Amino acid sequence: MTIKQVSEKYQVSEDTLRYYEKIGVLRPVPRKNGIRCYGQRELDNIEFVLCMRAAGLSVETLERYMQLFEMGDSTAEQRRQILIDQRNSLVKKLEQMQEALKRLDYKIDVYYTEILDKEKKMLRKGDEK
Amino acid sequence: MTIKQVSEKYQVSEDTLRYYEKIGVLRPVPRKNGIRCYGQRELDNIEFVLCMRAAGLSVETLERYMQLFEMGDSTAEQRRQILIDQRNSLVKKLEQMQEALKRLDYKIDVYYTEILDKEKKMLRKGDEK
DNA sequence: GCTTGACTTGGAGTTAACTCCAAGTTTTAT
DNA sequence: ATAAAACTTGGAGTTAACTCCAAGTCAAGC
Repeated sequence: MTIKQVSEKYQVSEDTLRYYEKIGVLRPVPRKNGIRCYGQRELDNIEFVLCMRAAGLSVETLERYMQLFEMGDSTAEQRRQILIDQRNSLVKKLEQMQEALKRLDYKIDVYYTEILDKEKKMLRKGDEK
Repeated sequence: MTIKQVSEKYQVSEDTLRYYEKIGVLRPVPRKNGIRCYGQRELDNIEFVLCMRAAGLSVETLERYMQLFEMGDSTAEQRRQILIDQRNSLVKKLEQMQEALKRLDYKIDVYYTEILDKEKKMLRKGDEK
């Protein structure tokens, strides 16, 4: 798979894919004549990275994780700890977002009744004339 | 309440509070001798803004919302629409984050069993000798 | 064999959201 | 009344995460 196809498949710019590779968030992609050929292993990894990015994990965190990964099995415990830390802050963020959602829903509802009320008043005004 | 107290109460920098006021995310705060005095109305607003920011709403969106607010009742419908749009993208983000959480949990579990396995192997090796 | 178009690289530029700074004013404690 | 502490302003600087660009390579169609 070429970079262009990957870019389209995952809705991510080619620049970003190259950027992630350059800084080590993605492992070096195999080339043919210097051109990147993405295989299943690469695609799986990209999917994971994009999922984590969408959830708000920093590029730097993913970088650190991948560095440990490159260093081999002995870093498994540290990698696991990173995942646990990220999991915890993800849960916290989820709670904050649910709180925000609640507030938004409430406000939307207040607007709804406000606007309805105003319309009613307008109607009555229409009657008076 | 002074800016410093607000800053401590909500864990937000004084600079950020001034910044939000400068760009119009917060209404102009009443002054005494040029010094900001935050009242309940201001605090409520700050809490709302911080909650929305924590949930990922952009400063620009909040700015736009406040501009409409300043323009009076006739903009209620537009403001409501902003809230609805933000609500929807919030829900989408929540789903993405839940997906990421699932993946993280899975990976953490995989690491756990991997590490356990390795420890068991190490023990056996110890036996062999 | 030459042009077209997709690809490569390193590096500069952009954007959002702060964050810091310098220079000045005001309030408070001595 | 003066030194220190806390505040003010406008504007410059920083950071993360891209995003764009120039200059060059390479295979494919005419």
